[in-house]
Amino acid sequence: MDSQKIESQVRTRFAPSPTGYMHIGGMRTALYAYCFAKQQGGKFLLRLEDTDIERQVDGAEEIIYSSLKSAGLIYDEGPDVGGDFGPYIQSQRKALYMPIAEQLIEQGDAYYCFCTKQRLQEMHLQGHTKYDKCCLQLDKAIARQRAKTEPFVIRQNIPTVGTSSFEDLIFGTIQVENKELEDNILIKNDGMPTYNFANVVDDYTMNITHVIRGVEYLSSTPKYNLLYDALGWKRPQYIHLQPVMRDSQHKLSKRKGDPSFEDFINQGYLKEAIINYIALLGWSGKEENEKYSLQELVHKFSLSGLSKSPSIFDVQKLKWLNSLYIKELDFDVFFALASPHIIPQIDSWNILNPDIKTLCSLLQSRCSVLTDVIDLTSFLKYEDFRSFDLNLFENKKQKTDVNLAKIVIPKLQLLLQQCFEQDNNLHDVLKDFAEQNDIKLAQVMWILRIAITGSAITPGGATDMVKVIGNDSVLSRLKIVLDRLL
RNA sequence: GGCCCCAUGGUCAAGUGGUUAAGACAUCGCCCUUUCACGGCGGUAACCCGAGUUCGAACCUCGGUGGGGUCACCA
Repeated sequence: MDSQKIESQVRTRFAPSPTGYMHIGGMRTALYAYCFAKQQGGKFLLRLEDTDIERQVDGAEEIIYSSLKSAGLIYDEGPDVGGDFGPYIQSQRKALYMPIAEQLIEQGDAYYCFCTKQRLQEMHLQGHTKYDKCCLQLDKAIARQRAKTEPFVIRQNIPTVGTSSFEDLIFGTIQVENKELEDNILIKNDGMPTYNFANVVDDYTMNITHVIRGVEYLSSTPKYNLLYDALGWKRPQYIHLQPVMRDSQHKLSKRKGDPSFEDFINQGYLKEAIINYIALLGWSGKEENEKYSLQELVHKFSLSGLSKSPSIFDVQKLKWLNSLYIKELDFDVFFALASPHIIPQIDSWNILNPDIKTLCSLLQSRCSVLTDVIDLTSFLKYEDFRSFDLNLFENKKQKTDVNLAKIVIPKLQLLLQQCFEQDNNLHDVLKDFAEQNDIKLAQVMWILRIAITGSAITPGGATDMVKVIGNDSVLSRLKIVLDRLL
């Protein structure tokens, strides 16, 4: 690979701090960064921002790795997969930052600060919103000496005059007065860089060409650019994303109870549907279609389709998409996914040989979330069946009632027994039966279905229910109902 | 509060000076039907407000209002 190519290759990164779960908003940021890089034939990488030692969470990295991978957002470089620009965990890059900070000090673009947290707090209490550059007055050589024995911090020296501006690929020109900017801390007193410093150094040293991240960084980007400029580094392109909201004034927040990516998976959402849905939250394609596979998203993604305003997460629409994805699943796959939710409940049905496969095939078009199968099968509970309201036999539209049930059910008992023994087609048998007795097929179906399920709403019709419940249990259920009727 | 950003139906959103202001979810109605669902057809519903600019503004300008972000030794 020649250097020209390396220079022009798009490189994006997803840089979460390991909090112990995969936030939906973070997943969307990763998705856009992935799509953009892949579309451009570039690289997508993962970097962990763990410079806050106090906020470490055990095993938090694993959740990020597995969530990204299961969603198909395969990173070319990252902590667990390696790459030429590692390490990809910020805390392991610690040694990298100090020399650069020292260079900035040398140039006058940064300085040692010995102010205590107490003094800073007092300043705030007095109404100062920014650090007063007090330690900038210190003689550089003396400050360097003090730093050997005293706790210190290194701050960015931001000009007090002039304006800074940059182009955001979605918001356009962003301009701020330098006097609005604070002398941020670059290196903390534990020797760790702050995010403000580390992200600049890392994005540069990892050759990131396009920085895709949340809008919360939009207003500090001018400060980062000052750093790039001071170091003589080429600034990356910026793409800031508005947040995913729970409602018009609150971001989606795991801490406030909103589900994370893995929560949605556990609730029975398909990863393809989640990815598809979150892609639509803040981005829209040029066509009317809204169903996109990850591959299609990579192909169709465009920066111009990105929204400038926040979007509210709508679980209804996610459900709709999810039901679409469930419907097109191969039956075997659906069965494997759905049956674990059904099996634990079979005991409560008191059915000899329930036909779970048939049940699942009926359920596939009826659930929008995998866990829906739990509610959708609860009608099979034996306790409910034994005591169901006999008035269910009454159906005004079909003109059926308890009296008709009393007449029909004994006949059905004999008919079905014979049908089962001779292995005849049940639907045909019932049809003949209806004709011979001069009643409507729909009436027979209604009575039979109620008689064996005790439920007005079932996933499938009478013949389907017979198949699910099985011949023996159908007959015994008919007997139970008949005993109650007479 | 200062600074930055944003503003089309309930929600996601097309739209970039002249449109009957798309489409999707949700909602409502009808059809299909062996209940429910699926599917099909149709309906209700929007340019935050006020000034400009212009023959003409959802679109351009300014001012309000509303919302978001930021102002940490968190990222």
